[in-house]
Amino acid sequence: MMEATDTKTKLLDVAERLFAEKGIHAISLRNIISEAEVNLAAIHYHFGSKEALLREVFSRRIKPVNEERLRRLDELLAVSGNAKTDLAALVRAFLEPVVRIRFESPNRTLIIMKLVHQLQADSGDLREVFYDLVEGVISRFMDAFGEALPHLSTGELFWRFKFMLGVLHMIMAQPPICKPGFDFDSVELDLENVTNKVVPFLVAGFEAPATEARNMDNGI
Amino acid sequence: MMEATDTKTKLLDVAERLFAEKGIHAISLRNIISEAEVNLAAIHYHFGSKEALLREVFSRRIKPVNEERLRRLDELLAVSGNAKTDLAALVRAFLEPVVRIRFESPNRTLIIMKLVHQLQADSGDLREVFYDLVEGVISRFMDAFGEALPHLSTGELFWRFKFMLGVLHMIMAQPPICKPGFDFDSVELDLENVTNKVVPFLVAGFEAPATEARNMDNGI
DNA sequence: GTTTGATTCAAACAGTCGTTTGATTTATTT
DNA sequence: AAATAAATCAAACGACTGTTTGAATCAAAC
Repeated sequence: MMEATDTKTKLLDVAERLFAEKGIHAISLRNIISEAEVNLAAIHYHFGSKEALLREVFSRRIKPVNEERLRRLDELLAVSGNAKTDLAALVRAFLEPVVRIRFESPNRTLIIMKLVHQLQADSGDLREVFYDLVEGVISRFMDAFGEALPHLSTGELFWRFKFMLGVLHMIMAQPPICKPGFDFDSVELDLENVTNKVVPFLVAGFEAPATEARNMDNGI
Repeated sequence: MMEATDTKTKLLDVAERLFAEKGIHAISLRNIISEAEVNLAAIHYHFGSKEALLREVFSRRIKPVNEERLRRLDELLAVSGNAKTDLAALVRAFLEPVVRIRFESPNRTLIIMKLVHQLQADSGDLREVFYDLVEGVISRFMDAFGEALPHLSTGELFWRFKFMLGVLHMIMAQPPICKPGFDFDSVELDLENVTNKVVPFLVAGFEAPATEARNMDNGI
């Protein structure tokens, strides 16, 4: 039966590269098949539609990352037992699996960030692809952070967690945040270095005293 | 001579709304002219091209914000004189003019964030629009932060400033960061409230001791 | 060796895109 | 009122989009 998965993965690879290079909307099926040197109909034969190809391109890269995050969270919780989980370790478990690929695989980074950005740039159905992939991770880590930071109200915790997502976003974002040549992004680049910079920053932020203690209403 | 600027601003308004609602790439010129109830050629007559329309849509909203940020920075520097500028005030001067529109004008927020996202989702020429608008602001604030935080190396400062950009990004990002219904974004919504949450978080992060002490400057 | 199913192929489908044209209407100036 | 410039209009341009079709090619099973 099936044997020529060659064409299928060749399409995934080429599509991934082109999406990362030029942006998703800038790439047509004909761009892909011409670089992959296959027939136009092959995409619909193997995937069914352009959107289905998109889904596979993205989930192929994002799934394993989040699996690793959950695995590390489980490890942490198992070690800490009933004691309070170490906040810095929690932050690292959430960030490192993602940040690592920033320095190990620029291609994978690009394709993931393209999805994140496109996800909010459009109002398309790409959202579901992403939601399905990160929903479980977010909610499980939120719980863990809540227990590690009992001095924070739920609302405060939500915001600070959100802030962390933004910080992570900036680490993953590609160099040209600012004008090319403006050496804002040409700074140190390795996992350990960046981790050592971001973890203290975030831990300090998380542990900062809560501003409000205004009423008994829990604030959510 | 010119009098019927009516059509021109009507095009800007409709384009802005549609871009914000559906995403830039999802909107065609024909979508715009049909809602604006003008002729198709009007866009090329008044703007020259679709891209030129885009530029005007965005710069109309972003320019005044950054002008206010610079104005507030000047005020701060004038007040502090030779003394060290207050870090929290610096953070607020950078954030508040942006965060305010998040709560005052959802439309303006959406269109700005669409640009930010599209900017990185594509590899298009939209980048220049944004670069030109934020370049001066970033570099002037970077200098001010550097003087307010002399214990940080340049690299450390770069990163922490970047982290702040990410945090701001998350404040501005529209609700559905997570799956709709997952009440992650339905938290408190007013300028003062959010400012009171984000400023302590960031100040704590900025003031956290630097990890590295590898060169002659021995950190703290 | 023929049959069967999976894969590839060239060609066309109907639609939409941004842009241009040239005539027509509207407003301002002389 | 005539002349001039600004603005709007319907209609078409060529190029490109994702998708479909039906025949050609290939591999393995009988």
